[in-house]
Amino acid sequence: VRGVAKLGRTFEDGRTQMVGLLLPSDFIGRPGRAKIEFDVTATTDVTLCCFARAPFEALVIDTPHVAQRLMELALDELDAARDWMLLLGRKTAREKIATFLDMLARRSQLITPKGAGTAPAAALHLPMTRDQIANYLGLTLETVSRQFSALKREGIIDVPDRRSVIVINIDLLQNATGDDADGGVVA
Amino acid sequence: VRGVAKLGRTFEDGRTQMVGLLLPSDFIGRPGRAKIEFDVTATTDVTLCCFARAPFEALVIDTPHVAQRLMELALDELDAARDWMLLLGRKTAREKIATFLDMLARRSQLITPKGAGTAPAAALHLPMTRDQIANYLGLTLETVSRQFSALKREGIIDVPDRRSVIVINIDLLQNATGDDADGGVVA
DNA sequence: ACGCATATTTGATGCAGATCAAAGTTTTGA
DNA sequence: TCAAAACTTTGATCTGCATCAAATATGCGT
Repeated sequence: VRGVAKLGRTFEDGRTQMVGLLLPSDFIGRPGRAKIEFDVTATTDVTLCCFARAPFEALVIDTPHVAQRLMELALDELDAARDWMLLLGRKTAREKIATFLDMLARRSQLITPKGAGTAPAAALHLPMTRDQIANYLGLTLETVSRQFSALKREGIIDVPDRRSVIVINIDLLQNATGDDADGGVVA
Repeated sequence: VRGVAKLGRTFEDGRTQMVGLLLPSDFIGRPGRAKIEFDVTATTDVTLCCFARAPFEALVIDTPHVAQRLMELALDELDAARDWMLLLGRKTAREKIATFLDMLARRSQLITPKGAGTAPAAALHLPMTRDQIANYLGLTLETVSRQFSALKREGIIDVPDRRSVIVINIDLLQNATGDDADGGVVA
C-alpha cells in the first residue's frame, strides 16, 4: 500500500542481484504457491495489505475480473523483467546508469507532470543507496559512483547531495542509454 | 504448438539479447495489446496456433478459468525471467554455461525419464548454435566455445559433435553453476 | 558541537571476457 | 565429389569493470 521494497536474491558467496522493485499496488507472492523464492527487503517504511491465502484463492477462482487483472499485472512485470534482462546482459556501465536515471526521470515526470513543462533540470530523488543501485544494475558501488561522476563532469547531470540528481541535459542522457531513439515505429 | 522460437531484441548497433525461449504451449502476445515489443524468431520449423484478437479477448473476459490459467503461465514466466536476470547480472561465464547445460539436462530428463535411472552420461541435444547460446547468456560466441572446451578438458562434459553434449559428471557441473547446493529448504 | 558509523568518492591494479584474427570443421549444394 | 558457405575452435591482445585500498563527506546520537 505504501513504501518501497526490493525483490532480490543472494548467493552463498555474498553476491546479490535485485530482480524487481515493489511499489505500492504491486503484489508479493502468488495464488497456489506457498513460498516465493526471492528475498523481499523493505527499503523504506512499508505498509502492507495482507490476504489470507485460502479465501484469496477462492476469490481469484470465483471472480473473473480479479484473475484478469492479476494477469495484466503479471504480464506488465514480465515485460519490465525482460527489459531489465536486456540491460543486464548487454549494456555497458554507462548505459546502465543512464537508463536508470532516465527511468527515474520519466517516472517522476508522471508523478509531477505539472512541474515545469518539458521539465528542464528536473531534480530526482534517489530512492536507494549507491550500493543498492549497483545491485539493481548488476554493477559494483564503485562503478556506479564513477559513472555518476563522469556524467557530472560532462555536464549531463548534477549531484547536489547523495540522494538527489538533477538532469541538466535529458537529450544527452537519453543518448547515453543506448536505446533506440525512435519511438519504436517499424514497417 | 510445435517447434522452438526465441524472443529477443536487437540494438541499433547490432548487439542482441535473447529474453526468452518459446516452447510448445507458450503464448506470444497478450490480450489488450496490439503489438509486442520484442522480436520473435523461429529457430526450428514452427507450427503456430492463432486466435483472432477480439474473440479471444472476449473469451478471456467471459471464462474465469482462462484468465486464471494465463495468469499462472505469466507468473511462471516471470519467475523464469527473474532467475535469468540473476544469471545475466551476477554469474561468471563458466557459471552461465554450467547453468545452461544443467537446465537442459534437467529438462531432457523430464522428457525422457525412462532413459537410464539417475541418467549418468546423458546426451543432450543443443537446440541452438554457439552464437545463439551466447546471445541467450549475455556472452560472445568465442567465450561460449572456450567454456565448453574448458569443461571438456576437465572431464565434466564431452562434446561429440557441435549439436550434442554428454554430461559426464553432473555433480561437478552443478557445482559450477554457482547456485545453492541445497534444495532451498530454509527455517 | 563532537565523534562515531555509514555512505561516497577517488585512485591503483588485476583479470574476465570482449575483440581481432586466423585456422580448422561440418554442412550444403551443384 | 568438390567447393563454397556456415559454424566452431583456438590464439593474441585489449579494455571495462571488479577488486583492493584509502581518503573524504554526511548524518546521527549524545
